[in-house]
Amino acid sequence: MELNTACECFSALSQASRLEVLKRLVQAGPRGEAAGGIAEGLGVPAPTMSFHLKELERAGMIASRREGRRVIYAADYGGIRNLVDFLLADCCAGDRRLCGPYIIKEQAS
Amino acid sequence: MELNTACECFSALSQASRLEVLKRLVQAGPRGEAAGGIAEGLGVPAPTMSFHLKELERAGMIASRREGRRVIYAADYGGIRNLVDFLLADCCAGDRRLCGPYIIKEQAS
DNA sequence: TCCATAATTTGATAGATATGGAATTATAAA
DNA sequence: TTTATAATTCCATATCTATCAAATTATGGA
Repeated sequence: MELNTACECFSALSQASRLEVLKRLVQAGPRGEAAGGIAEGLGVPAPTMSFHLKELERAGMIASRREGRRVIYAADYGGIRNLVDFLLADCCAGDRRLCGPYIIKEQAS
Repeated sequence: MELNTACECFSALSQASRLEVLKRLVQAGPRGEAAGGIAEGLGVPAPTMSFHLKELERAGMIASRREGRRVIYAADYGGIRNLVDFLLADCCAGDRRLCGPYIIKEQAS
């Protein structure tokens, strides 16, 4: 992952509502949750939540699909893992002080 | 780690120069590097770099110490690991789709 | 078609962030 | 001292970000 791409991901995670959304959607699993449910669940007005969801989607942390008149958002596991990989590969880089508690089984691209 | 604290860390990493600084300082190891060397190495004016270094330090990603007339910055391994742990513990949460390639040997606080 | 529901886009505004020249502070050497 | 070096703080400015009411778009049901 490019450094500038990683920056955009970190930027997407640098806001409390968005980080809560990501947490919520990972817990929700691949089935995901509708935009309205997320907004109501976190107590955020729909337009504001729409803005945040778009930010997370743009960063590749979540993905959307339409189901009838709802738009369902779900965690993008590949995108999230790319970011984790960047953090561990770029900041770890074989450094035991950082890699210590983790064993990387196979290096993702 | 508190969600809002994690937000501040992600915010610190959401700017290219700062992410480059972190990468550079992890590679530099505990000995670290002086503010001037970092600024010159990345081609950023001293006042701008000083601003970014303060941001990273405030987030607990790096630490500073004075040596003579220089101020040496070094990666804060504990702080970085706390953030990695947050990401894996909060977004992974035992989810194989995210934890797949990593085995967490021991859970840090 | 007409109405209700779900979500997004628009647009205005407030606040936060990034930038770098000029001035200031801190330390060491002449 | 005085001078030079290293870094930070101050300050003005430009840009980006977050917020949400109002308007708009999209879909399904009556």
